[in-house]
Amino acid sequence: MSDWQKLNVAERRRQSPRVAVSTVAFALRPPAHARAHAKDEEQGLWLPLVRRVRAPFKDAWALPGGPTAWNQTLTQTAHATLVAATRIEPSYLEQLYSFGSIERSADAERLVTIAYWAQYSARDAAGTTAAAGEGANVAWFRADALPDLAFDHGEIIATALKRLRSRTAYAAVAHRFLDPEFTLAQLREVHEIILGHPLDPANFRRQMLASKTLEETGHSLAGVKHRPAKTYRYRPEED
Amino acid sequence: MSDWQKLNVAERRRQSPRVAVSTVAFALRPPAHARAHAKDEEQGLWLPLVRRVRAPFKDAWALPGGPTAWNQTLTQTAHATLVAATRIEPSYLEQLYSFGSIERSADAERLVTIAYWAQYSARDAAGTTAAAGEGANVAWFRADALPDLAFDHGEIIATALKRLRSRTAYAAVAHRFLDPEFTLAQLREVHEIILGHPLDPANFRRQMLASKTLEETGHSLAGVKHRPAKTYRYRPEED
DNA sequence: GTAATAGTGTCTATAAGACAATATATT
DNA sequence: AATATATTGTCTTATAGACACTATTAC
Repeated sequence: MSDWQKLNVAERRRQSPRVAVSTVAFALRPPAHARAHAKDEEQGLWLPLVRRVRAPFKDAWALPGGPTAWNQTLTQTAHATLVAATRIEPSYLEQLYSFGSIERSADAERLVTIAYWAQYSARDAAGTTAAAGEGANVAWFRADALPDLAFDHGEIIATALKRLRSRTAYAAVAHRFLDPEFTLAQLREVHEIILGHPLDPANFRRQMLASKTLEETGHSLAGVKHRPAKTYRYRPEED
Repeated sequence: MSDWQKLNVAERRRQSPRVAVSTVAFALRPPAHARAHAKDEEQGLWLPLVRRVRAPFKDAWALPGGPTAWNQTLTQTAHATLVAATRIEPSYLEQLYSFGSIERSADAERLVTIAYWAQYSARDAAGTTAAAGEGANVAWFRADALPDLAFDHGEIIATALKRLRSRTAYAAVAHRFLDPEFTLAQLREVHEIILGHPLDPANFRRQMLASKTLEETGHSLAGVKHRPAKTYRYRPEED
């Protein structure tokens, strides 16, 4: 029995809720060492989940995360718990929303979750091996085929997907899923995966180049049985 | 000495931070009963602050808010603490961002603030009188002339202003500062106050009407020494 | 050459912004 | 009539989308 459960109702009402940080971390595919089936090679929106080993929600899947630490900012905690779970460094991390729904059960402890969302680039996930800390308890799932989720983590993932899609519409987001050098076809494919519908290659190219955030590398991607594509890198706007 | 201060460092590290909710509540002018000087009649972005009566930051001004309550959602807590401070019902309330900076002092208790932003309509603030709970400890300030602020509330207000401005650019926000019926000139003036620069009346009118969110009331606003303006009301989009 | 994708050109529809012109109330 | 703001008209420019067309590689 935890300290919490020893308290009576009046005492609980004065108690501060527990504060946890959780992260929805998107990648275009699972990291190399986590690809078990042919399916796992398919591009899509994938994210890592951790299997819970204790109540509540024992055996359900939850977002990587953990309690706030005394000496870390919320962002640092999100980063540290994500890396601890997956052993991969994300290319982007941003606060999403805070969730504080009241648990239905009177026995449940009040929990406030500060959710973050993150992106992994192809390179981030490439060179990794299954390392200490990542055992059978971490697995990667497609965002459109999720298992039973703990707490309100389904709602959190839905919010993260919405944010990812709306950001893609007006900010440079997609390049963070790719290597530093990429073709416009690759970038377009990322947009198509995120938005869920095909885009016109000609118009997409013009819009991206008009944003002035892409810079030619001078290289092209040979080895294909058609005209090779020039590669670009992302350059943040200056003016 | 509080319970918190009795704990040693190792115990504190395991302790969950305190969770508070704070709200940045914008209005076009202070409520009627709080207008002391001629200046207070000027339109602008005004917001209520509460003077702190105890340490830390004793005598500094802070956002209305309070600790999370056991049996309330975060949004309910934001609403209740805001109404308790100002005695006025806001026309809008939405979560803004969560702030969890580490306090510099080792003695300070860790605090996580979940910030909300709110809007008061002209009508909300009109009929009120100074009521119980609102004494000399609540005062209204222009967003561009704030006093010394407690905690990181300056940063929170800056974030809220940014959000208000960016929302105004792509969503229907301004009408919530007005009465249910308003002219396009009034709506334009609100946009000008929020954005900080003048707008072309002709183009503004066309853009608002093109959004299909405004509906003619059939009335007009007589009593001015020129052509009277038709009034409109806000109608959320349906399709 | 054929296949396949990269990349360019062009046309249309829509929206934003500048600014001239007209309408309608009060005084 | 004079004045002041409401409202409409028109022109220019920028951008999105549809889609035809040309370019360059492997085979």
